[in-house]
Amino acid sequence: MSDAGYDHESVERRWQEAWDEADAYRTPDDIEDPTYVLGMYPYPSGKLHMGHVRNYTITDAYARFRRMQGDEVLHPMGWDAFGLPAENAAKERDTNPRDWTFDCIDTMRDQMNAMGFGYDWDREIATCTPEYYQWNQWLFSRFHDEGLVERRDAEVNWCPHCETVLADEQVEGEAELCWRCDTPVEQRELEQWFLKITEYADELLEDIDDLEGWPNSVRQMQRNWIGRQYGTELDFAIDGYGSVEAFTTRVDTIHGATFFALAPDHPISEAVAEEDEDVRQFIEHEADPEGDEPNGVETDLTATNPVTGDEIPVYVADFVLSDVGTGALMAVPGHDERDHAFAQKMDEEIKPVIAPKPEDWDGETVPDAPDVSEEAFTDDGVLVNSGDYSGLKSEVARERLTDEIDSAEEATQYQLRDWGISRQRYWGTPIPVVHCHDDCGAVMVPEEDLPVELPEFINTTGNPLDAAEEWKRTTCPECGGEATRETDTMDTFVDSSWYFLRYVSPGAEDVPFDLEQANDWMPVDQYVGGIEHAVMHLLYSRFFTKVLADHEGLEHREPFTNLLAQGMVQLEGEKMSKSKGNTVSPQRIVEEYGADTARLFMMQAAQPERDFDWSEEGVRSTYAFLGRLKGMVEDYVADEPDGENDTVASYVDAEIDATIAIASEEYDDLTFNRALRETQDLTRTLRQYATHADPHPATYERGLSAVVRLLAPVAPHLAEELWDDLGNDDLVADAEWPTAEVDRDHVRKRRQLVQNTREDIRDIVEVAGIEEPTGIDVVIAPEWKYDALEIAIESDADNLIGELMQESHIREQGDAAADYGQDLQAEREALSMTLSPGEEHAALESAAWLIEREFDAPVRVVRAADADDSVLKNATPGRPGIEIDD
RNA sequence: GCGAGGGUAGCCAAGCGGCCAACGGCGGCGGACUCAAGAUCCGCUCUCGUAGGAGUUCGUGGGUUCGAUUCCCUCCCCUCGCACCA
Repeated sequence: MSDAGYDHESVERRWQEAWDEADAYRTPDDIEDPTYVLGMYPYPSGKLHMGHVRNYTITDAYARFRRMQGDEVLHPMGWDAFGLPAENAAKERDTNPRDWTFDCIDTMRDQMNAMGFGYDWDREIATCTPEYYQWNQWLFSRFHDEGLVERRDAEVNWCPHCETVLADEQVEGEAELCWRCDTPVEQRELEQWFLKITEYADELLEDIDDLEGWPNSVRQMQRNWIGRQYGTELDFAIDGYGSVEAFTTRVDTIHGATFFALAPDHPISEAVAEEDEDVRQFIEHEADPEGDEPNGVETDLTATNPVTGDEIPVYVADFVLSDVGTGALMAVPGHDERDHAFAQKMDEEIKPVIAPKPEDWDGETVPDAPDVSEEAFTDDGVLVNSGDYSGLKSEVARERLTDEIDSAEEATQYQLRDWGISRQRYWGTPIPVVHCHDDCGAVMVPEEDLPVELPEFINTTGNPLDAAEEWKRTTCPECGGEATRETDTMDTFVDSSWYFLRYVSPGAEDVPFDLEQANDWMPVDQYVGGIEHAVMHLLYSRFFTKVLADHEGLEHREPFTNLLAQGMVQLEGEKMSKSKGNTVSPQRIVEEYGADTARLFMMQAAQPERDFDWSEEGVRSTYAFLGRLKGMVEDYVADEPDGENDTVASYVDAEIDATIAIASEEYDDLTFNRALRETQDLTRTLRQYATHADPHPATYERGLSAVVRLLAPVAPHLAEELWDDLGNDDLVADAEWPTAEVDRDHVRKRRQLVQNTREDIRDIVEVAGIEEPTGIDVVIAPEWKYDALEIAIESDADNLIGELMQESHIREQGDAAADYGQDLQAEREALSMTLSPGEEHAALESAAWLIEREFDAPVRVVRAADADDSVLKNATPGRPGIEIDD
């Protein structure tokens, strides 16, 4: 057989047409609760890349598996169709974002079909259509009604290259670069629309615990992102400025607060700068919040420590951030590393007020103060130098101090900020607001006037919406006077925060999604996508789902039950990327080897969540495998064998069961690589069988039929072809998953026995230097040894031998029983039950052909009763005796 | 620095208390088939060994256990995420 493979092109075309004709992947609206399998919808950039292919092969394989298992399945696809690249592309090509986007969508849809992905295209959505984005606007206005929308001045991340605002999450790394174009991000003050995700911070955080179907890494990333911290807010008085609120998680260290620090843009800092030249100089020129070095300048002010009454110096310092806590902090250099570094630099006092808790602490005695001159002690401990509070544990002191300081109260801080959704771009959902020229302010566009549709694209450097004069001019819905449309569009993450709900009822005209249907069909059972969305998309989707549950009657508070973050496809250990120029084009692979090969290679190469290396060699061997399988089926059909249902057939039959049992479990766990390995092993076994003997037709066909179906989720086209060859009238996509009634433990033991026996024979032949064996006897251990083993496992008597000898049929064995008893005693704790003598006999009998074939000598599997004592001596349960003649 | 996940034979990579010298793949070696090559199939691939044996291994050093690659601790290294976060 050659490695020429097969005519994949005609096979794939034929079955794609057949699926089309049969509407094989439609999910009718009237079903109860389908298994919802979803891959993160792509941005239509123009071409599928390997990452897409991997992502969507995973969902497709799983969806097909579930369908064959008898589930109803919802497996839709759509397009994350708004976004900046379309605008840039339109400018470059002198077209408009809409046409460019729809061209890309058409191309990618064709490519997906060429890959054989089984989507219900009747549910396709594209977020850039008014039919979709009107619901973004509707949701925005509903959020507004519920007080979850806010317009406020905000310092925003501004990318000068993209001319747009970026969310914090879109700013990458320490250098603060734009996630799309790697331009350094600047800060700008703009009026922005925000969604108040912080209102849901607690629930978003706490519910993470219940997301058991999510990877830990993603859960942890979300926890970090939300960043909840409990602490104390309290006032320090600064003369001339009244009281200033500071937040601290370590109020227990307050006696060690030796100075106070304000953010450069704190109102007091700004006021001081008016009069103090040094402070102004610092704020305007020296402050460098990004730098590693903590910088600051001392003011003439002092702050009063509310506990000690001490007057401590006030600094303006760049390591104090206005958006963390209150933008003002009490500095405790003895117990905070950053404060320590700053105090050393400014030569401020460093005072120990917490001592490590002594190991044998009595709970009262005040320990000695630690030396904090060189390094801060940052752990909790026991208070010292803290007046009445000395001798308390940190934890207790925090509670008492928060209680007893007049201005202090418990406070919770979050790292999570409200979600700024304003973008100064064209290709997005217009924010449905008009600005009244009179006094009505910013007014929501009434529901009946939605959607606010995008005007024609204008090619300009700024925001094209700002240049659309006619579109901008409108009337105020409240007073009827002149008004101007809001020109900001929404962050595209708004679109993706609920698209999974739209698939449920994509044609709904009066609602974003059919509530009843969504309540039945949601949540998504299996969601698959890249780890890059661990925070943003997945957090926003959870937020939307919770809001919809609170205000729109959705009966689910989490959108995705199980999440799989798929690994990268790499080339020689490096991530494939256009900029590195190390991409492999899916299109080329499909042309050369076919979609099935590409899919099968990817799924068998690694577990879905792991990275793996693309290998042309691996692709070729996968292709060859499919070709060989096709040959096997064709040979079988062309010339049906008529072998006996003998022991060899029984071996093959047992292997078929074993493979089905294992592969089914692995498919269920999405560990396709293991399922496919088993399937390929079985294929090899079948081929060996056909080479070795004239196969028993029913057994052989059962094997082929199982292999074809086990492969169908991953290599669907060829599976259809072979299923058809085997004489089936239905589509394999609709076929029943093969079943087997064996448990994996039994399979494991059986395979182990055969494997060990074969290895032992090889060992003996090798070590004894037997050139040409003339006969091999495999002898099952006598029944009494199995009994003895069972007794040994169950017994907890000290003297096992004694216990065994109570059984007369064991005692009768004399020395042999004593010897075996010794062996059992020695391995007492490690014993486990083997197959029964009868099962061992059957297993070895059916595997005897493998040994005969290998050594070219007759093999007898002998029961103990028919064997010589000399061989029996070495035979134990799980380990037959072996006698080789030469 | 904090958090998460890792470190397994030449390489990739399973296993996560006992048939574990450790699945599988790649690479290498030998054999069958072939005129030959390729493909395919069968073995071998830590060391020693003339009947299935023995010895040394799973980042480092300890510990728990009858028994540890598997559990606990120390340290070292890698990858990812977060980070002047008060």
